[in-house]
Amino acid sequence: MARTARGGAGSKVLETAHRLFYREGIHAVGVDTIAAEAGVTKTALYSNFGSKAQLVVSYLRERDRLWQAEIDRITASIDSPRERVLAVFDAYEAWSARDRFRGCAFVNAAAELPRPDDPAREVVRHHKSAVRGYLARQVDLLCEPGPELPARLMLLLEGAVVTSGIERSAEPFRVARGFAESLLPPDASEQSAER
Amino acid sequence: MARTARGGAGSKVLETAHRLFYREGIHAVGVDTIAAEAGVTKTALYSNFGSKAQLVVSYLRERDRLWQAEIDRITASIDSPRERVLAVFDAYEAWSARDRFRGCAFVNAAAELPRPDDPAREVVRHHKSAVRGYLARQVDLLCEPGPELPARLMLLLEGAVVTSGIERSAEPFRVARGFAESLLPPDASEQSAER
DNA sequence: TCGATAGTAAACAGACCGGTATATTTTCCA
DNA sequence: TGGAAAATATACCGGTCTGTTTACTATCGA
Repeated sequence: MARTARGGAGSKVLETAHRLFYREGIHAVGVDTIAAEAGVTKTALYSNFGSKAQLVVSYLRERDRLWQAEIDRITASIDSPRERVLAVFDAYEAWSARDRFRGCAFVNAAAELPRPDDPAREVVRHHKSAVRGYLARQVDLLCEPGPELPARLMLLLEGAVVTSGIERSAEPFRVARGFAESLLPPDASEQSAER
Repeated sequence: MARTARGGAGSKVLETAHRLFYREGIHAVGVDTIAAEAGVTKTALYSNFGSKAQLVVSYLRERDRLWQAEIDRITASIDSPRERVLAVFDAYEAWSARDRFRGCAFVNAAAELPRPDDPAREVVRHHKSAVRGYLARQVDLLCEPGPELPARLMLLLEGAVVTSGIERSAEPFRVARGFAESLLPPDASEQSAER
C-alpha cells in the first residue's frame, strides 16, 4: 500500500510468493506456480508486481517488515536492555525449532542473487543493518564501550542462524545465547542515564 | 580418481563447474553452459558425472578437498595451536578480500538445495564438521574445557563469512579474529609475549 | 450511464532446462 | 594391421522459464 497500490490479488500473490520463495528458493519457483497457488492469473501477478525480480524485492521487504513487528511485539514488555538482547536470541531459537525453518531468508536470497547491484541485495543489507541497529541500541543502553560489542553479538546471531539452518538443530542458538549472556554486563539497575 | 575414474574432459568440466557454480549459483548455471565453457560436449559431461546433481556433489567434494589442503598448507609451519586457529581466521580474511569472493560455497549451496536429504547437503554438513573438527583439535591442544569453545569459535567464523559475503567487506573477519584472540588462552608452553 | 479499475481466461513467444539417441571419429593395443 | 573401446559431434526430446498479447467481464463511483 505504501508505495505500490495493489489489490486483493496482489496480497494473495505476495503471501504465496513469500511462502514458496522461502521454502524452495527463488530460482526454484516459477511465476506460473506462484500465480496458480495464489489462485490468480499470471496477468494479475504481472499487473501488480511488474516482474519476478520486483516480486522478490517485495517478498524481502515484507519479510523485513514482519521481523520488525515481531521484535517489537516480543520486546515490548521487557524493560531491561540486557534481557531484550537475550530475548532476541530466544526468539530465533524458537523460530529455528519450527519445521518450516530453513535458515535466514535474506542470506538465502543473497546466495541466489550474486550481483552486488541487485535490488534484492539492497533489501538484504538493509535488514541486516536493522538487526545490528537494534542490538546496538540495546547495548548503548547497557554500557558504553565502542562499537565492538554489537558487531560481536551480530556475528553470534548470524553464525547461529546459518549453522542451525544447515544442521536443522536449535543447538547453535543455545550456544550463542549462553555466549551472549557472558558478554553482556549485568543490568546496571536503571541508573545509567546515558540517554 | 579415488572413487570415480574420469578423464581429462572430466577434470575440465569439474574445474568449470566449480568456477561457475560458485560465482553464479547452482540453479543459475545450466549444463550446456558448463560443457561449452569447458570445451567439451554434453555427452562427455554426462558420461563423466551422470547428472547435474552428481556434478554438484563432485563440486562440493572438490571444494572441501581444496579447503583441507589449504588449511594444511597454511598451518604446516605454525607450531602453536593458538596461532593456528588465528591463522585460519587470517586465511578467511585474505580470501574475503579477493574479488571473486562470494561467501561460503557450502552455505550458498544449502540455500539453493532445501531438501534435507539432498546428497549435496550431506557434503555441506561434512565440510562444516571438518572445520569444526579442526578448531576442536587445536583447542584440545591448548586447554581442556568442554566442547563450548570450539562451537563458539565456529559461530564466529560462520558469522564472519556470511556477513562478509553480504557486505563485501573484510571487516567482519577482523572483528571475529579479535574476538577469537580474546577467547583463546595463551599458549601453555613458553607463555611468551602476545604477538 | 459512462468509464476507469481490476480481474479472468487462454494462448503465445522465444529462450533455456536436464537429458538422450545416433552416428562418426579417434585412440590404443594385441 | 585389425578391431574394440572411448571420445566426439550434432541433433533432438519434452518440458519449463519469464514475460506478452488479446479478448472479455465484473464492480463501482461520479
